[in-house]
Parts: sequence; C-alpha cells; structure tokens
Amino acid sequence: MDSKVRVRFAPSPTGGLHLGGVRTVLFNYLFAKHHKGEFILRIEDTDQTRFVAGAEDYIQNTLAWCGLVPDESPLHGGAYGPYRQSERKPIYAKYAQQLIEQGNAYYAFDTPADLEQKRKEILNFQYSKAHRMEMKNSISLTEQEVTTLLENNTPYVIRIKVPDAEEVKFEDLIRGEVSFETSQVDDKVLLKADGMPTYHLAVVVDDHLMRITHAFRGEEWLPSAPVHILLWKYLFGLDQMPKWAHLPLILKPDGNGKLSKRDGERLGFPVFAMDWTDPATKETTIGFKERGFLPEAFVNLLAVLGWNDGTDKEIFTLQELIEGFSIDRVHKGGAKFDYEKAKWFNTEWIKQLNNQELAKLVRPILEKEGIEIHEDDYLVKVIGLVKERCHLLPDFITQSNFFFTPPIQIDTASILPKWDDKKKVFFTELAKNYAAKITDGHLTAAASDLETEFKNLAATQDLKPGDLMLPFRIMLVGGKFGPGVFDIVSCIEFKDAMQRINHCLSLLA
RNA sequence: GGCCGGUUCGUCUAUCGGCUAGGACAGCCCCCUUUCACGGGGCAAAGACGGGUUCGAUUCCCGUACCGGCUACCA
Repeated sequence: MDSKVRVRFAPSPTGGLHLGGVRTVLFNYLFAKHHKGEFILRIEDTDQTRFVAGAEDYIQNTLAWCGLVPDESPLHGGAYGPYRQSERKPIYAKYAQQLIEQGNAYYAFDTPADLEQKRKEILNFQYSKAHRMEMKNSISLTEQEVTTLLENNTPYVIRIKVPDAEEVKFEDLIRGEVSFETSQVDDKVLLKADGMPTYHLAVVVDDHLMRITHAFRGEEWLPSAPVHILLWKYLFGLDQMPKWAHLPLILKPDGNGKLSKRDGERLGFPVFAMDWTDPATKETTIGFKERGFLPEAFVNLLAVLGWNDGTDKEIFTLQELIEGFSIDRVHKGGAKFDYEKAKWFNTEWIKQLNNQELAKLVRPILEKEGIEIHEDDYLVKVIGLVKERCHLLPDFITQSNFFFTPPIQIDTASILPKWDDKKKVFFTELAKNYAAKITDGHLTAAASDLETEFKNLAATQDLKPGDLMLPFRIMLVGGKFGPGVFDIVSCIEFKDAMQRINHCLSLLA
C-alpha cells in the first residue's frame, strides 16, 4: 500500500509500435505519474527468432516523441537492471529449477515434431493432465530415464505443472473478478530448449525482481493470466503479486478484429507511431508523426480511446491526463479506431499550439518542399494566418507556400468566364497604385486600409468589389483558397502583389 | 470446438435504479464569410434479444444471440 507505485511497459522488439502498444505505454505512464510512481521500460527479447534490429531504438524514440520518458530502461539505466531480458538469461533458469524442486514444474523432452504429431492425432490436444502421461517428461518417465536423458544432453523444456481441479481467480482492476478452472489451462513451457524463458516465466520473475506493483497489458493476455497467477503463488507468494489490469483492444474501423498494420495500409492511415522501416524488406510503414500529427494530439486521442474523465472534456494536455487519470474509468470493451476523429484532435491541437512552437515544426516541412524561409517572424505571421485551415502539418505546404513564392499553377479558367476589359483596366490600375506606393517608400499597409482603397478604386470605375475579389484571390494565390485577400497582400507586400497582378494580366491577355 | 472477455446513435463515449438517454467525430441544413477554412445555430441518429428482481430498469441477476481474444519451445 505505502510502497511506491512502479509500472512497466514490456514490448518485444519485433517492429514498429502500433496504436495499441502506445496506448498501453500511455496508460502505464499516466497511472505511474498520477500516483507519483515510476515507469519502467523493459525489453522482452526472449524470442531470438523474432528479434528485429533497430526496434528497440525505435521504441525509445517513440516514447521520447510522445513525451513518455521512462524512469528506468536499457537506455536510462536504473537500480533493477539489466532491462533487456536477453541479458537476464541466467536469472530465469534458477527460478525454473526452484519450481522443479518444489514439484510445480517438470522436464519435457518431446521434440517439436512429437508435439506436432500429437496435435494431429488428438483433436484439441492440450499438454495437461489429460495427456501428460502420454508424453516424454519427468512425470511420465522413471527417475532413471530422466537422469539418463539429462546426462546425454537431450534437449528439454521446462513446463509448469498445472494443478488438477483448482479455481484460479484474481481481481482485475478493469474487469473485476476473473476466474479460471485449472483443468482448462495447459502446462505452458516456462524455459525453452535454448535456455531462454518464455514470456510466462520472464514476466513473473522480472515483475517481482523489478518490484512492479501494477501490471497493465493488452486484453490478449487475459487467457494466460492463470499461468502467471500460479507462478506468483509458487515462486513469490500471492501477496507479493502486482495488481493486474487488462486493457481493451483497439479494433479496426471497419469489420471486426483488432487493428493491424495491414488495416492502416488498406484504409490509408497510419497505425504506427512513427515511420518504421523493416530492415529485412526495406519496406517503410508510415507513422503518425510523419503523417503530420503533433505528439500532444497523438497522446490525447489515444488517451480518450477507452478512457474519459466522466465529463464532456475531450482535449487534454499530458499534465491534465496525469492529474485526471484513473484506471477504473478505463473501458472494458474494445474501441474501433476512427481516423477522422483522430484528425480532429490534431486540428484542435494545431489551433491550440502557439505560432512560435508551430513554426519550429512547420519550418522543416516547408524547407523540404524547397520553400525558402528568410525570416522567422514572417513564418510565424503566416502560420497565424493559415493555421485554422490545417488539419495535419503537411497542410501548411499548400496553405502557405504562396506566401513565400508566387503561385505556379494559376486557375485562370475560373477567372476567364467573367473576365472583361473593365476588370482588366481595374487591375492594371491597381497594380499601378501599388507601384506608386512603392515609389513613395511604402512596403506594405494594413489589410483594412488595403481593403478600403480597393473598394474605392472599384467605386470610381463603377465596379462591384464582389466581382473583383475572386480574380484578385486567384492572382495572388493561384486558386480558390487561403486567408483573406487583403491579409495576404499585407503580408506579401506591394511589390510582390503588383508582380502577381501583372503576371496574371499577361496570362489573361 | 473449448476457455475467457465484451455488447448505448455509423464511430468514440456519458449515465454508477428514476431520462424528454447527454456530449464529440462523421453526415445533412442554416448563419457568418464577396474563396477555402474557423466559428455559431439546427436536424437526423442508440440502450442486441428474452426472461427475471424492483414501485421503477440502459443500469442488478440469468439465459440466448452476436462480436472479440486466446488455444506455440511468439509475445
């Protein structure tokens, strides 16, 4: 009770981190920080066949981007390391041995082929009481046979000996009491033939050694919970066991089933937090970051997918999430991911973020497009003008590039139908006026003044301003979009505005 | 198949026995805007089904249906 809250996120480094993974991290983090506790990152790399180079760095980078920095991790160190299970290999064998001595585990010598054969022969084969005696293990074999097998270095695994007819139950922080009949659970492998532990053993041993107080993980782990409960009982005592919470799954938007990388590709939205390039295939999977999401928005949208604070509030800062988070307000049911709503969160965050901060993020995106930015102040001003029409960061490209360079594509087709000599005269005159301003030493003017002058000029020529606005807009930005025309003129200044008018006039001639 | 879990508008969700079932996204309409957005207003849209318990069930219990997860020397 009075011991410090310690939680862990324990991914296996097999590829990019998807939405569900990041949300698991987030809930862990929020819970820990809410209780002024510690958040640990532990890398579960016990399956050497699935290990993918770079995946661990990717995980660390993703956490950093999201602002969910671990207190202890392979990178940050800590008092309970090492934090990579592959580096803890010797530890697990000791506990497996202890279980054997206690009679809670046993050696099994069946080869993969033996098992495959057995599964073919018997429908719904389970390595458990029902078939244990038909297999090659230290329960079915005599002591002498086992000793010989061991002395000959016969490959073996260690399996948990699940008790006969017991009820295993535990209190899930989200689901309440969950119980299992042990006759339904099989003798899971604890230690593999290569000496590595399986998840089942490793998670229990490490959670104990790392003093984990609360263990949150995806719902897909619920069925193996009884194995872990049993292991806790045999090894460290149930009173030492962390509190469990099994998080609901994030489901695909259409149809059924949990969200996968393929769904994102199919439906055209990211599933990974950041870009991930598979080192083997060189195939890159797009991430939320690169798609133009702000980390604040990403964290926000994930947090409210399956959790809410009981009010109508939807926009939360990380700090607000920490303060308001509680595990018992997490949903039981899975949630379908809605990309449209996800974008809405980003739109909101773009509006919330101040222009200076936004400028830092937008600048590299524009520069990558070959847009030259000479002054920071100018960029900040432009961002203020266009931010409310941007949903994703790359939207700033189309929304603001005409502030930096004259439009290349000009939608003259939208001007032509109503174009006539009167308008031509007007714009020729307008350009001259701007030229005169420059001669007088004026670079620019306030938008409201520009508008007044524009309307006055229109009046003297007996033209309706309304008929002139669209052509003017297209001359300036190339199409029917963007902020108010006079804001644009004010921003790009007389010289540039004049050139764009003249250029367009020549196109229309 | 077995085990476990889940089930409120199309989607995310509020409701902890008393509701004309609220909000948000998406959709549609209107206003604002001489562009596109933003913003404001409005419309439409839900308690899987059947039994109980109760004065009263979306809320509690049971059953059914449907959906999902797991069922590896993967996590």
